[in-house]
Amino acid sequence: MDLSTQIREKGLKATPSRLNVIQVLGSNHLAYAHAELEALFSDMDRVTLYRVLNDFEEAGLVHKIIDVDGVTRFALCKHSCPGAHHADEHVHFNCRGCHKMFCLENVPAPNVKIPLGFKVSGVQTLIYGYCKSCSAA
Amino acid sequence: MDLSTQIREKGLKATPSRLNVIQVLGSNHLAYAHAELEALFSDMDRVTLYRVLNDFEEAGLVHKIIDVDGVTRFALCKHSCPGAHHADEHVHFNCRGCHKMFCLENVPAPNVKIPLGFKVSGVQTLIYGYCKSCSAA
DNA sequence: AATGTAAATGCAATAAAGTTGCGTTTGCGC
DNA sequence: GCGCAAACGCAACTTTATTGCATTTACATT
Repeated sequence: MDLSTQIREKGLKATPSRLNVIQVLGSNHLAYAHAELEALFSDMDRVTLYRVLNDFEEAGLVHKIIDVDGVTRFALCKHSCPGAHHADEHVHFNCRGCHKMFCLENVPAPNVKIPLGFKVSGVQTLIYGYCKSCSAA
Repeated sequence: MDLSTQIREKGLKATPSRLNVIQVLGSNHLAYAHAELEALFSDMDRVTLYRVLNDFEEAGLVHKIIDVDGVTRFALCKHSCPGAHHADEHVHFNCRGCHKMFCLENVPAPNVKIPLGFKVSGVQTLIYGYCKSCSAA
């Protein structure tokens, strides 16, 4: 299925801005910050970019993660999520060298024993360290 | 050991601002946001508060965590950490009702199997859901 | 293919969060 | 009590994100 159709299936219009963004997000398993995408699409208004990302998140096309520096990042959901209720329970790896954020789709979130009284909705596991390129350098 | 001494042992001066902040952080196992502390100490300058928190973090008195909403929070280190290199590898619980962030000192960070090529420095495990009070309501 | 309309965009203004510089004040070692 | 480095308060500024509104555009319908 092509990107336009994927967007339309979520009830959103397949605009150029949206196609550009989703194409970049789909090109790898990285989570992108607003600033990075803004630099990539210098002709797109920053507000539009904020709205594209928020709309995608609410539609369940992308998931939002905060990296170790507190920067908000967005990555394509591998399996389309039911609306805003994401099933993105995979582990993320944040490189302290290049600051890239990798979605480790194949690494499931580990089980954690929680004290009584807490009702758990989900777990975010964020690993930080150095990626292959950065630990080589 | 009293709070003033604890602060002085880290090479910092025991000022009223610092004593106020550390007293609140020590009163429970919650991680506080800048805005919350600012509201608590309305006479303290916001910049001073930023600096108190940063100095404490660099001194290893408190650790910094980003909550699920991307808000930066600070909590007292139970065991004094060696400088800025924190050993706060415990699990945090973020309530989606009251937005409180609990340090679960007794819940160790789980082991995660990481693909080859990544060099791991640490793991942040952030659980979200509802705390006792909020799930009752 | 033309058209109507709700959705999306661009721009300006504003808000929230964090940082920097600098002159004044203060903790604390002497 | 004195001196001085450290800490503080204030102002200005930067970055990140949000809101309102007028204009434009995707696309369902004819």
